[in-house]
Amino acid sequence: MPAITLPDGSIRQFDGGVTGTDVAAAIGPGLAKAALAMQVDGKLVDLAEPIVSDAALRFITRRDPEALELIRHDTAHVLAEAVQELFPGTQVTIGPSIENGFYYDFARNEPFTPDDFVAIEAKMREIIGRGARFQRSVVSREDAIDLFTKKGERFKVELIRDLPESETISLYSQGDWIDLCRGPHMRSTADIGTAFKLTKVAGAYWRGKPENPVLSRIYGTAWRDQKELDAYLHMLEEAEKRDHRRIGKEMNLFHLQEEATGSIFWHPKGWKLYRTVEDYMRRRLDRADYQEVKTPQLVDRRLWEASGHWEKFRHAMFQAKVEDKDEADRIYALKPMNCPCHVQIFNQGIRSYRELPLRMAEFGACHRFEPSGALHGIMRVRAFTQDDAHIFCEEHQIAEETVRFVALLSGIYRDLGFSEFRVKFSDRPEVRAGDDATWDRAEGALKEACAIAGVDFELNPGEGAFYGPKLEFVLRDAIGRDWQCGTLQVDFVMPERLDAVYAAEDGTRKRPVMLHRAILGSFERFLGMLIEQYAGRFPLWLAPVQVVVATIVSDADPYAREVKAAFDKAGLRVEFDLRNEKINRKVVDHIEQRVPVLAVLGRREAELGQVVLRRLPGREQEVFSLAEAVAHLAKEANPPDMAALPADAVAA
RNA sequence: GCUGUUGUAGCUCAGUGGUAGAGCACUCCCUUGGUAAGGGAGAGGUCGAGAGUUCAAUCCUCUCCAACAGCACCA
Repeated sequence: MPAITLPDGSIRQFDGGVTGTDVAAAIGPGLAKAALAMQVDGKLVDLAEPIVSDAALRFITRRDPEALELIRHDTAHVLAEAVQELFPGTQVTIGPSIENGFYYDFARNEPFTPDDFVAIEAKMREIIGRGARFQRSVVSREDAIDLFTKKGERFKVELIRDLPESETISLYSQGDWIDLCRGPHMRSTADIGTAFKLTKVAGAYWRGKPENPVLSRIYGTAWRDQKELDAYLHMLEEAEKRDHRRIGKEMNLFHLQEEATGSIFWHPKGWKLYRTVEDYMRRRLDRADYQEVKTPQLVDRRLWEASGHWEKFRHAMFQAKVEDKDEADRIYALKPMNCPCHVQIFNQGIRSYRELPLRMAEFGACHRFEPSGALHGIMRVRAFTQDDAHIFCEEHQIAEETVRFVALLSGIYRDLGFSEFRVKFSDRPEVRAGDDATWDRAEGALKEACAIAGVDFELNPGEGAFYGPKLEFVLRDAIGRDWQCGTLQVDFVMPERLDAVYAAEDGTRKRPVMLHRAILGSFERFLGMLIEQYAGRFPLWLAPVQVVVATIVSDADPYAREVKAAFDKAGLRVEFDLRNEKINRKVVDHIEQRVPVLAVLGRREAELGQVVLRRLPGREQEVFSLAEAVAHLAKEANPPDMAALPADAVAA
């Protein structure tokens, strides 16, 4: 006699067991038609699932956000059926729904290519048109293994074998096609609709392990209706226009070329942007009591052996030798990170607890031989500059330093236009240095610090650094990919390995704790994010060219020089456009170049000593006297950390 | 590194087994025009690199390099 409580609070009684289908029908034909699945006591299940005891029930219709996940998962099943119909002998593996869509991994000697999509999509539409019911059945482990062994599906068999004993094994069939699946699903393939599209193919290792066979993965996107699908595809197109690689080219900020794979050639405008951010960061660090240092690029391998990096990361380190025969046996490595060098500075002389926490910062140029497939524009490169710092402190200072760090990072992200970011907490990896007790302390300290700092994090199990747990501050790029930028890592291991000590208050020698931390992560990656964040239309203080002085007639050239000189003097980044082109043309060109302000000068302005300012890409213009224009723009061009200061103090 | 795709002028791209084309950009000329592309002329390419097949390769085959998408990696 289940009593079913509906979301509006009403309760319905039923005699004996009922299914969601029954309840929906009892409520009304509209709902019976619209219900795709249901939530029973918060758990999403098939509509056909029996409800045997009192429960809170909520129906899922196409309007609910949960419908998207169901549609995507169902579409993955249909994809698999279509592929097996078209390409007999292909084995199925797994096919989950993901953000914006789904994928399915297939084992096939010949990988799929995008050319196969037309046929596969057509077959999928045919299967959806058949409207076969999704039928759930529960089977024993033996029967399931037997079934998939007979079908030649060895990956499914492996999956079943690895399921825990307690797991119920369920199968879903749609017509003649059957798959191992936890569910839930909608009523039939017809519920999927037609708003889906296959998007790309990729190789993917079986179970994510490089030693396993490579499967052929087909990605797709699926939505509730065509309008949503179109909107998504349009959003992707728009996002591509923000791509930092594209904007970098269009704005002439940087380039990459074969001879220096993974290293950036910064052009004048790109470097101006870089320097603007660097100058800003340096001011912030100075003010936050960091001491800036600079350490060597080339360091003897002995130091890397001592730190443990040689053993773990040698394959990814650039090594250098010289021809001199006395030095021939010596191997140097380009530093892949700065921490061992910073410890060397810490180790000069005798440190006292009074000096702690000691915050040692470096804009450290590092090189790592990243796998070729990992390279990505300027976001993942082989030569990069970390805004690195190491905080040497006592264990009881970890929490306070974390709080200070999070505050500094948040302020900087806000200034740079990133008010939202996610934090991941990565704990001990399988391969690591240091014993479990040390890891317990490090993880405990970092977690406690997060609680005090009010940091909400998601757990990222097993993803910590080999020497300690870390917080990752993650930003999202234009097309939705996540990138780790900031980080904070607690390290009890490196001070031990490199023998860092200080004299404690009681006169004994103690090991400091090292906090590795970066805010931008690397300038290169962060600038990539920044370019995408603003789509190249930077706020005035960041814009590499802040103002272009454009003339309407060449008679205004002398006045233009005067105007530019006045802007220059106020510290503004100004360029001329005295070309023999019409003003219309100049406006278009500088909009394309994403120049924030155009100062337009004609005969009239020259005579009256005025400047017409137009904010690009807008159409509005304002007329100022030259002095007003300079003051106005100089004020706006102030970096946010200097905005509180009077403009003349900044200019000086 | 793995799977797939791509590589032609500075940029975006078309094209062909008989040594190449467009638009924009560039140079010059005309035009001095008041806020989203004025007109004309010209110059510019070992068709990513190497090898092979062929009478002949930018095009077909192989190897390498690089880029792109995803996977794996990320101190």
